[in-house]
Amino acid sequence: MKRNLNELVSTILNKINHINHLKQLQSHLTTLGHSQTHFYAFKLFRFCSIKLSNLHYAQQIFNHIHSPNIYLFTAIITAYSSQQNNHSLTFSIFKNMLNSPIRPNNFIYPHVLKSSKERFLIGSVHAQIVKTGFLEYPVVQTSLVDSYSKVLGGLRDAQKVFDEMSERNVVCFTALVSGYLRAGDVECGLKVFDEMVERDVPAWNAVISGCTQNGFFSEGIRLFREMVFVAAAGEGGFCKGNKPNQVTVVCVLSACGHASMLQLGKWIHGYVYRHGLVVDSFVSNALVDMYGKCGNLELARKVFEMDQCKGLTSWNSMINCYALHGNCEGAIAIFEQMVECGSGVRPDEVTFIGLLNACTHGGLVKQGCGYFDMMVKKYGIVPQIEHYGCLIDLLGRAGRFDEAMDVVKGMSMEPDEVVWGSLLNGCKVHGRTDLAEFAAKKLVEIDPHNGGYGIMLANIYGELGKWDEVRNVWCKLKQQKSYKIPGCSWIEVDDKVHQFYSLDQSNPKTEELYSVLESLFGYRSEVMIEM
DNA sequence: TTAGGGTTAG
Repeated sequence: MKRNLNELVSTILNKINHINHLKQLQSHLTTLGHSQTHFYAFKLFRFCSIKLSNLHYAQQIFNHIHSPNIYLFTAIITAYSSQQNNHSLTFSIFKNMLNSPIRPNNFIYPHVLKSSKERFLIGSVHAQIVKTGFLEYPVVQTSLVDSYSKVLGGLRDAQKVFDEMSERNVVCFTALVSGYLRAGDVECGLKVFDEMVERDVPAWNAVISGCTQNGFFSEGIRLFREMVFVAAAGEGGFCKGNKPNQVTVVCVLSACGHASMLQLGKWIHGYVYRHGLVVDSFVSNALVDMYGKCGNLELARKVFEMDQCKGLTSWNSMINCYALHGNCEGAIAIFEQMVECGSGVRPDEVTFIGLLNACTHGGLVKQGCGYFDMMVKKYGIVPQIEHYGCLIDLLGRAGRFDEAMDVVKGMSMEPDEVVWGSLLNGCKVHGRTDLAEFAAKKLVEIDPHNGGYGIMLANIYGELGKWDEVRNVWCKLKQQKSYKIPGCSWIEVDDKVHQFYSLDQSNPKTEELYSVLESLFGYRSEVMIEM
């Protein structure tokens, strides 16, 4: 009879899709005397929170049970920990559980840890894990490694837990690699990755994504090539093993975009189709971004048009493509299409950075200022320092320095290097040496060790004839041993990226390269020599 | 029932 009822409840839950049906089922179960039966409460809770995404009513189901068991506590903690803004609630439920007769088990800890966003909180859960004897469970250990590595100052604790593990699998290795890369420690991340005996797709993705996010694009691409090589050479050929998936493709396309590697980007686009990968919104947006950054606006637009479910990032990526190409009309047209298409997508702070950049490149001062106002007044977006940077760039390039300075004075945060740099740039264009001196001084104040700023200030003093100041700046630069970071440019030829640094002469073909440049420019140029 | 990997700006 009981078995029949269990089956019946499962069958009904498989068929219903509305909260009222769930309430009816709940009433029937109460009539049958099961209002406090943990098993059914658990079933109803899971259905309500997962299938109906109604955590509010799921909470009521939980509250209705006088003495919830470990399954119900795990279910409610799982539900809250998977949400963005309910971490403190997860924790308070866990505390309530500890105050009840119910003891934690190994299944509940990973969820509690997922909600622990402070180092001291993880430490207290860690102590609880030791106290209750669950530290030997690999999944619990991995959760500790992952959680510690995600909080400020937690990497050493993550490494310590990892070092004390008796058996380490690919998942805990990946958690640690991701931790180092997230913290920007690429060297340690790659070192741990090198130590991995087994590497699966998420492990490769973690290291490729980490390199890309830290600006190590060539390393990310090198690792992608290695992944493809290993997958192709593995048992069963390219059809089996750790083939790059959509996540890999998204990570490596981002690297291709930043490194302007169009040919590789195209090869990956082909790979997506050859291997039947679904072009979801992530893949589509990554392709749009890659084509845009590599200079092929036409293909970027083609991929964008093919996306049937354009989300905020899709629109933003396309706006940024146009902005990058200085095509302000295109950027504005996409923005207008975005707000008028009725899809309910609202612009965010990234949208306006793209739009303001586009207006700056097109010299559309009035429209740019209008978009800044629209962002604040219509969409309630608080301007970030990047928006101020764009606005000052826009005004500075147009020579509207009084307005630019009013914006600087009205900023709710301290102006940064981008803000003063934009103003300085405008001053140079319009010959406002007096204001340029002011901006350059600010830049030197912010970063006294940046030789580039010092040299700019010295040059401005030179233009003003302030030779004592010129001497002072150069003396300080020499004392500090501050040098300007050399300008760098790169080009992709035959699938290889060649980097060129200003004035460097270390390349064995230096003389030959300079001769070519000389024949091109008609004079001895000191442009770029490859490193 | 529990653990690791994804795009856009600056």
